[in-house]
Amino acid sequence: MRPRSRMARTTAADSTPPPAACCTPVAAPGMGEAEAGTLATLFKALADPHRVRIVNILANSGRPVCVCDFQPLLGLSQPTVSFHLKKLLQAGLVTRAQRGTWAHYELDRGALRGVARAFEGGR
Amino acid sequence: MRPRSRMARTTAADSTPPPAACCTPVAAPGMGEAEAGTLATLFKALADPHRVRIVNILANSGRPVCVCDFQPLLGLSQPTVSFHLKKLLQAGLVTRAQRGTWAHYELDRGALRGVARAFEGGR
DNA sequence: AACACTCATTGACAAGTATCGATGCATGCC
DNA sequence: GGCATGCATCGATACTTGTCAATGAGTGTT
Repeated sequence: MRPRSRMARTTAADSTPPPAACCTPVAAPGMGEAEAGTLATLFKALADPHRVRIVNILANSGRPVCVCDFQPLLGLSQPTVSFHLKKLLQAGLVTRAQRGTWAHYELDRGALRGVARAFEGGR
Repeated sequence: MRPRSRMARTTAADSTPPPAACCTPVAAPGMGEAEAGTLATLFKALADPHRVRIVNILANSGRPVCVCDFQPLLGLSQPTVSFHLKKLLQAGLVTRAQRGTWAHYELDRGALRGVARAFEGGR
């Protein structure tokens, strides 16, 4: 259904910048709706500066990090920190472990690699 | 400013699961606010299923793709397609080229690699 | 000049998101 | 028991986002 409506039938003798075909057919159908949705969900989880910093903090401390550590580092209220951690948890990018009174979050490297892989294979 | 308030001073003899220190100091200060913001902007551009599909379509057609092609593929109205393409353009993930009547968008592989790199080096 | 077509922008609206104060629920100390 | 602390959830609020119909700006055709 590409625009061959009228402009396509150029009369052979054609000096103007060829308005013949606007489109190259777009090869493969590519990624399905479902897969695109999954990926978008992951990106959505990372689409906030505070969450990017959280992931970064978790990345270069190789170990679980206590919730109470994030609050001063991010300059956010405690409920907001919980909010962001929950987002990352739901996206499967981090894991949670209760240790006594404290909750510790750790990066799920596998999930992160999953996102990274989306850029390499192309599909 | 970590919670050493009271629970930290465990009296040496300590049988309970050590509530002494909740936190491992979180090594480096890591990424700054600015860098986190830039990354988050890129992720935000990809945080929508339709935009993920657009990027995918552009990725496995190695060539510029006409706007009119996206409309049937995505099942969106024309203004909405323009809206999403503009988002990707502003994020620097795609480039735009007018060819006669039609506008063609192409993937900026460099920018995409920039996002991918965020996952490898860690910082 | 008049028309057809492609694409971007505007306006309006529904839905989603980030933020915080207040509250609730554990858990550990006294 | 009573109390303090760490964390999650709730409620309210301000803001951002995705969507489309309508309109506008270029461009090519007749």
